[in-house]
Amino acid sequence: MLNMHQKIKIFKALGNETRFLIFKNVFTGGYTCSIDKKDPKVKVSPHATCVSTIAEHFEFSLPTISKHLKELREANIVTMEKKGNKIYIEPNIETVRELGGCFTTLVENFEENRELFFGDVAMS
Amino acid sequence: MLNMHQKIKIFKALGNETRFLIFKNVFTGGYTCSIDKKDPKVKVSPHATCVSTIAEHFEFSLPTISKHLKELREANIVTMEKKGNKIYIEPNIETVRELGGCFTTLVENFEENRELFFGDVAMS
DNA sequence: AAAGTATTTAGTTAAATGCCTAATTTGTTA
DNA sequence: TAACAAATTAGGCATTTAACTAAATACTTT
Repeated sequence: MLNMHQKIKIFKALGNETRFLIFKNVFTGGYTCSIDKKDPKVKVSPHATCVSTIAEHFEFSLPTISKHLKELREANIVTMEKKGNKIYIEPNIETVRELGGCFTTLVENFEENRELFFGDVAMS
Repeated sequence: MLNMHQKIKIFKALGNETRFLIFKNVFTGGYTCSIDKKDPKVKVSPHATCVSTIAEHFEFSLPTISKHLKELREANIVTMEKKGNKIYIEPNIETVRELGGCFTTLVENFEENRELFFGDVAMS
């Protein structure tokens, strides 16, 4: 279960446009890893990409992107695994699923409390 | 539908411990509005509370809390309605439900793509 | 209308964030 | 082993954030 500080860390990570876009594209497979096209031996998931490939999609310097990735990893919403020279970034679906569940629970509990208080009718 | 910048605004709002706690307690009814106990004529939902009541739960000054609330309101995750002298803060369940839905969709799409790519088996 | 209550605005300050370039580390290839 | 490639660390700088106090605004009550 995600505790409060873990959640805050995730929100902080996603509350920046650059990190949000990285997160989005890592999850949806939006980054084609140009390095792997040259080197198809490396077996990675279709979502995997690496630091320099991500950086190609931004105007920012490589160290800046590297720092953003570190924050996404520390928030535990992506994983980073070193294979040889490169670091492969992949989405951490478990954390995102859990976070989604928190929102669902919050909404459900709210509805339930509202029904208990106001009776089983829509509030106006 | 929440666009990217609206989502980023929400994440930025929730990526601060004070605002996260305010949000949490506004949603779960964690703040008893001491003012309303003295003035029970005012009809508000069980979740409604007001700025000074929220501020009582923190060490921070009233203006600081006021500014945090402004940010939560601008992120559209709480509503603020003036009734006489006071401003009543309530959760905005619609926005939270929608955000939760985004996470659910993200996870579902991910699962689906994984199945399409790897076949209907768990990845190891 | 004067005093009181609730909240916001203004102006200041310290700390955090986000960016850069240069240098370093780690692993690969010629 | 020397050069190359991928990524991180270090150090510096500008902007933003989060806090404060004091002052202003907007209602309500006496």
